[in-house]
Amino acid sequence: MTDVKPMRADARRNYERLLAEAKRAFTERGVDASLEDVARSAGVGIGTLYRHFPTREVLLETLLRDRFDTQAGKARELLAAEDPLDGLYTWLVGFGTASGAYRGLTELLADAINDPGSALHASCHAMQEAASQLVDRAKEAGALRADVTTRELLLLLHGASWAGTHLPGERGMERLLTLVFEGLRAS
Amino acid sequence: MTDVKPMRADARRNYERLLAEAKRAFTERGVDASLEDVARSAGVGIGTLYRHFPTREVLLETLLRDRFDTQAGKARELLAAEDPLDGLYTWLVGFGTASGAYRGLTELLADAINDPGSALHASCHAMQEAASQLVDRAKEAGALRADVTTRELLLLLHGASWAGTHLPGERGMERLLTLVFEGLRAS
DNA sequence: TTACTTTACGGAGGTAGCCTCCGGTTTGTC
DNA sequence: GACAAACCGGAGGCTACCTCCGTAAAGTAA
Repeated sequence: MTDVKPMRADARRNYERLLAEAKRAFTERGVDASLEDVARSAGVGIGTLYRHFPTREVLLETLLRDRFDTQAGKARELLAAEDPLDGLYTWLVGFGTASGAYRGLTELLADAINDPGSALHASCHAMQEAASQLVDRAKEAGALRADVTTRELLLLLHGASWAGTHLPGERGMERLLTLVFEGLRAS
Repeated sequence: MTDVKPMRADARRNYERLLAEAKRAFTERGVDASLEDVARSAGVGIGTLYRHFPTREVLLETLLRDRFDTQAGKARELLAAEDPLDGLYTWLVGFGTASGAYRGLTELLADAINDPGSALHASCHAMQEAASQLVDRAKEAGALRADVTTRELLLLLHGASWAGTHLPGERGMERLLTLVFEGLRAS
């Protein structure tokens, strides 16, 4: 199916250097980090960066794909957790952490869900699917309010994650998510 | 105390034109709208804009002050509401709406709370004070979880407001806030 | 090795936005 | 009408985005 031609040696080298530097830059400066800086510190021309990664989204998506795949796998595991609500909660914390990896990322992800053209859209959609099953299971067990949709829940998660990054201390997101979550129990 | 000299006629005219155009631009394009565009459409040089409003924050703060003052007044009124929880809720919805006036504003406000150097800091602080009294009243009435701080509540509000703006439809913020809020009742 | 093709590189260059600085103009006043 | 104070405007230096294409390096076959 997808028989990808192996990259030329120099191309592969540059590709990997760019990814490494991009990761550093996004971590330190947030998702708006200068791409020219990334290229510079990778010892590569700006044109090379844009050839490998036509848009900032593509670059981000490449960096995040592994993380997202892991997260999707976790959802499958947690479907077997004894307590459906705990399982869902655990997963949400994991996803919240992932979506807060770089400053400003939460925003991009929230937008990507609504924009099929975004390079991040597929990943987001996959996450939503994964969450959906956990949500349904929690509802069926009567542990979660029945009138909350997965979309709303994920938005609340994003909101908490976003708010957490605007809190000086760390672990803010988890506290906020707990507050929200305890309130969503079925009563 | 503050004896402000009256502005020269041309200065006052430009000042007001700039405010009007800035409001339009922020509404249409969000808080990152180009200031050069604002100056252009106000028929004024970019230097004039920067003289009147040294930073984007100052410009925003000027535009928002009225709204914020109104909101603070509402808090005082709502301290007399019959149901403390309803009063708090009503106020939060109002504040959430105000902080969603321009795309991207929620983010600026959330940061301004932690940055005393920001031109928006004073307004934010005033809001926090106003909220604090409503929160205390609701707690004393035993209607609100006692372990939630005003800061956390405002962050959750900001989170809901933020998430609401990333929802295609309107009125998203209110729905999200309701979900959060119902969960914070004292049980 | 060499000669040749394919793939990839890199940075100049055009666009746009930020912000500062200062020569020149307008306003208010006496 | 003349003068000082207040104010205007945009050129200019900076950074970042993204595209385009002449040049260089890697792979391949003889």
